[in-house]
Amino acid sequence: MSSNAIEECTPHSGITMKSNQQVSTNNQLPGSSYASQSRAVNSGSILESGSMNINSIQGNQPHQLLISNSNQSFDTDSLHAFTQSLQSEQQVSIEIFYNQRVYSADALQQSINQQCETIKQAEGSLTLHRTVDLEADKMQLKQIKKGIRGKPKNGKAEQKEIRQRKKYNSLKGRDREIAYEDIQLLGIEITMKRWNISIRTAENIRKFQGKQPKPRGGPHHIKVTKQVAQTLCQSVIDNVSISGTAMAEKVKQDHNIIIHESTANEFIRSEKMLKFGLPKFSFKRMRVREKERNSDETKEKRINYITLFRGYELTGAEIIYIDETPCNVLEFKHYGRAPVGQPAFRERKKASITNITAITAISAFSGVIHVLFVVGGVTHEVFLLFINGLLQHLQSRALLFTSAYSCELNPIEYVFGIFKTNLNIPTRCSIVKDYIQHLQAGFSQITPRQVRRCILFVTHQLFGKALRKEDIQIRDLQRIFAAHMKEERDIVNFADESESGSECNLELIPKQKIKRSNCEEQDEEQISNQNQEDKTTIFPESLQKDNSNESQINNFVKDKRIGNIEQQENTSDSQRTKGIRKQDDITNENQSNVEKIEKINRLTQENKSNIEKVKEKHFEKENLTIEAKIIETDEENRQKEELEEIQQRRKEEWRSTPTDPNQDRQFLESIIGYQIQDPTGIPGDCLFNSIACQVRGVCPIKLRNTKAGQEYLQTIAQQGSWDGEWEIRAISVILKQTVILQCRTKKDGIYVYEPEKSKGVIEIGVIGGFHYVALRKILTSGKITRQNAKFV
DNA sequence: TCTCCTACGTTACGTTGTGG
DNA sequence: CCACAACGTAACGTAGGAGA
Repeated sequence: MSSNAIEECTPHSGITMKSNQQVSTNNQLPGSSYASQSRAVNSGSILESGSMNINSIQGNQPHQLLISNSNQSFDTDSLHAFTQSLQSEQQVSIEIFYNQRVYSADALQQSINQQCETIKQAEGSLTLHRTVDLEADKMQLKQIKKGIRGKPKNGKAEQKEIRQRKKYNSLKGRDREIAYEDIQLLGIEITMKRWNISIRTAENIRKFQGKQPKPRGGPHHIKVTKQVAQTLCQSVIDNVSISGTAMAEKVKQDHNIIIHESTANEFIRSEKMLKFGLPKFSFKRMRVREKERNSDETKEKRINYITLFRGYELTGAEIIYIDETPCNVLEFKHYGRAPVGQPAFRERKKASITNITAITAISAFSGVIHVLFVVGGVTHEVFLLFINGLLQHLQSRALLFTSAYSCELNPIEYVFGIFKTNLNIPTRCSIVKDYIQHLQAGFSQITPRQVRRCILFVTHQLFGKALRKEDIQIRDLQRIFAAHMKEERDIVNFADESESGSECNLELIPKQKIKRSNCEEQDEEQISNQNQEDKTTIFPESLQKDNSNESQINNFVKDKRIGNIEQQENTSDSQRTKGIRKQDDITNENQSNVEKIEKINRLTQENKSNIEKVKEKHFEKENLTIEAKIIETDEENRQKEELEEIQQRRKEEWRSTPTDPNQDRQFLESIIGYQIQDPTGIPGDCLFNSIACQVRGVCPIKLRNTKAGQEYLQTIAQQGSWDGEWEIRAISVILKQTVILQCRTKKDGIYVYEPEKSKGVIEIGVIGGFHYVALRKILTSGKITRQNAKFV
């Protein structure tokens, strides 16, 4: 985009997005256009591809919009036409709901239909036959045996009868030297008799002049020769994720040498590789890096993007950053703590959904200004709904896509980092409404100041790197940013990018994961150095050169970190580069800016209330094509009530039993090294859930939710019809697990059900006579052992 | 549930000394 | 020269852990 174009455009608002492709919209039909649009090479989302179709939301009169790359011409006329048409279009049948679940009923149905079409029933059945040829198998076995080293177990030595031998001595050390002297002085025969050695030994002593013979053993026939090692090395270079089996196959293919997979694995990480002049290889976490990511072309594009961005900045435009982030509600916390040797479980309710996507817009003025939650992925329609809704609140706008392979230049990625750090979704959540509530809370915790810091981090640190054409490595950026935020006590922990498999994803993980990674002290130093380096690149030249003005530099940095955008607007570019500003001026500016920010916040609040009014107004419309509501059907409520009834009834029955559940519970809790896991809390299918809890760590059985299960529970609820004895026996046999049942009323407290060829132990307890609970081992040394357990 | 890697114990081979 | 024993080590086999 040329400078003239900027002057012509002079937008009050700019929007940055990701893109690496030129996009144009035309009069295609809504359905057909989606299929034909190809995605960008590095894109994982619609936002990254930058492709969109305006038709889908604009009804019968499609709008024309041309959005170009940052390094190509920018069609401002068509953009203006598009935005004006949006404003003039009064009959747009869409609605954007702030922080609410939004989906298009039509689009959803269309998607389901498409998916149904792809599912085709398998035709016929496939039967595999194998002819058993014992002779062929034997021959094959012989051939295999030929290739395997090692002498047969029944060797000749064992087969032949043991002959009586004359017993001679074997001389070692000093004795051998003395025997050599004896041979020289007295001769072989006398020496043989004197030392009781054989003629062979005596000759050897003379041959080696009394020195120690060579140690037995030596180099063997080596399968993994230098050529084989080179093949292994090359195969690893060709495919970094190659398995041991594949390496062994490659060796067999190239050299007709059979080696075991473990040999291949062992060899490539051994010192022997170094002997052949090859590097040692180890198995490590793999990271994905795109070839083009740091290519010269990409770096040029970054510079073009920054130039364009600076041009917008100089116009005083409010830059709004947009991006989407997936919120997999089940996978926010990957790591937890548990006793050594035991898995860490975080038990939770069954979730009705797993994936929610949040499209977000941020700006330096207001922080997070707009969030749209979508259940599932972001389609073209949803994105257009979002951007159209956003554009309606703006006076004028221009779209600017970030350059290719440079998603980290969009500060919103770092805001997402803060968002996911804030996030703490309780395990009791199971419905969309609850999740959205917590996700919303995560965004609402992000302060405008934090957003400004993210933006300044990008514009002041990363832009410097990009302008110097340095490689941009996500891992480094994560550390720098985390250190940057830590200075102001904003803790942000970024996930290892390999978790997500893409370098473009700035996801989060708990702290312990960071410790496991290579965050050593040396790295910290590098980070701080790099940090310092980055800071200096963005300062005015005069500040960099004059060391005496260190305090002013600090003030400048501090000022920048406050995120005073207004100041940037008021300070012209010439003023920045010309010289140093006085301390008083800066202080005054700060005060005035604080007032301004307060004013802006007030205005934002007012604006929000206006939006709320608009929302309420639109809610009243009946003919909305896009609806925002959480579906909770009457059927679900009815099931819930029934379950609660059953639960209540069970509890009453439980209480009325002659055995004291409290005493039983105390007894089970007194077993050292174990913890009670009560999967259901009520009698019924508790036995099966307890077993499942022990075997799998979770309770997948939902007996009560099935019709057959209901009948079964009703049957066993009758007095005397339920014992559990045979069920436990059956479970023990089927699972091949020894079931140990702890029971207070039993004299020795233990029942043991052991099947043949038991593979493990399941420990459960009984409360109140008929309620089973799982006993989870919490220490490595348990009270129960096979030795002290009696068998029933 | 399956695959892969790693550590560690076992197996079998090559070399050398020794007896016959 | 052959056969065997001792020894060191390459290669094999397997359990267990981690992760998808």
